[in-house]
Amino acid sequence: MTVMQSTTAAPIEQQSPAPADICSAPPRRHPRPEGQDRYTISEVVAFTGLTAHTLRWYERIGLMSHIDRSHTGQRRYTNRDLDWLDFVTKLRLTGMPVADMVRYAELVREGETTYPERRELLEQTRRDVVSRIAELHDTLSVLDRKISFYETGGN
Amino acid sequence: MTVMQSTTAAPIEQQSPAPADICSAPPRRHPRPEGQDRYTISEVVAFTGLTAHTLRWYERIGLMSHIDRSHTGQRRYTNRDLDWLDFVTKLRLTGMPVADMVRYAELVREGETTYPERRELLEQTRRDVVSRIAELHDTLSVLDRKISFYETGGN
DNA sequence: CGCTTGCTTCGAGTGCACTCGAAGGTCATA
DNA sequence: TATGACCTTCGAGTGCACTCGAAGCAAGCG
Repeated sequence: MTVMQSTTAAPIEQQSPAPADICSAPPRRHPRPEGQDRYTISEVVAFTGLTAHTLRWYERIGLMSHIDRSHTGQRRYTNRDLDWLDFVTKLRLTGMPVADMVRYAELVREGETTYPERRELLEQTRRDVVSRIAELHDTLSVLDRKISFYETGGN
Repeated sequence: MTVMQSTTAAPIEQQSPAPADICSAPPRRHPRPEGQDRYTISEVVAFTGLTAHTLRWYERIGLMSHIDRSHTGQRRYTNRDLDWLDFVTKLRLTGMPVADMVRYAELVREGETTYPERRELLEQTRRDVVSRIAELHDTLSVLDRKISFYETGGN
């Protein structure tokens, strides 16, 4: 195994079949260890619950900037990368399409000049999230009404 | 046009291209009129924003019980049907797969004996919705942090 | 030395929820 | 009589986000 310094490698733990529900969070199997800044792909798999295939795919489509490599060409993810992955995961569960996230990633890569555009994008996303939360609250109250109906044995 | 009594038929208004974002609400184009209980499919299209194709499909897969027909065999949706459609729409935006909604619809058709199972299903859904709301709040705070960063011109 | 982990590229497959079109039909209204 | 709204069945297509497998190769560990 090509495992980094101190980390105990994730046990085999087969890659999840992942029913691909866009709107729910990934399993997040392991906490991220402290005091480390270079993770192998299999470690990232363990942390995020994404598959190696997906991680490479993210990089390919530009959702992640080029990941650092070891001298032998293997990916070494940094904490920064993991933070980004966390962020992406959050965006993903707002229902934002991957293409939009890629757009945002591009803006980040373009540097400080894109601050206003990035802000605009995030504010739009924020509005979406707020309205989605409202919808879900709505749904919740419908559910509660139905549930209480069933609770009373259906009056 | 085969339009019901008083209702002014929905103007042509082409069927939406609908980018099919599972997790967001449909447009809901028109309010439902009062004092009516038989709607043509095109009216339901106007109320719900779903296409006629989709409405027939919902019926075919058992997501809706058989819709009442006019003497010529045309669908006449009732307010009850519209309520169900509203409910389905709400469930849909929780990310619940159609198959599960069909399951629930079947339980409803099976009658009162399925009350406990229905309740169980709704409570599970409720838990899902609650956790999704929590996730979205989480996302919101991440967004807010980023936005305020951009607001200050990125300190 | 072999096993494991990783790399690359390629392209095909999956699952979901629609979405569309065509063909051929019935009615009712202008 | 023509048009338009609706019906049926059928099957194919779409878009998204993965998801998988295969081929062929390079490193590192025990």
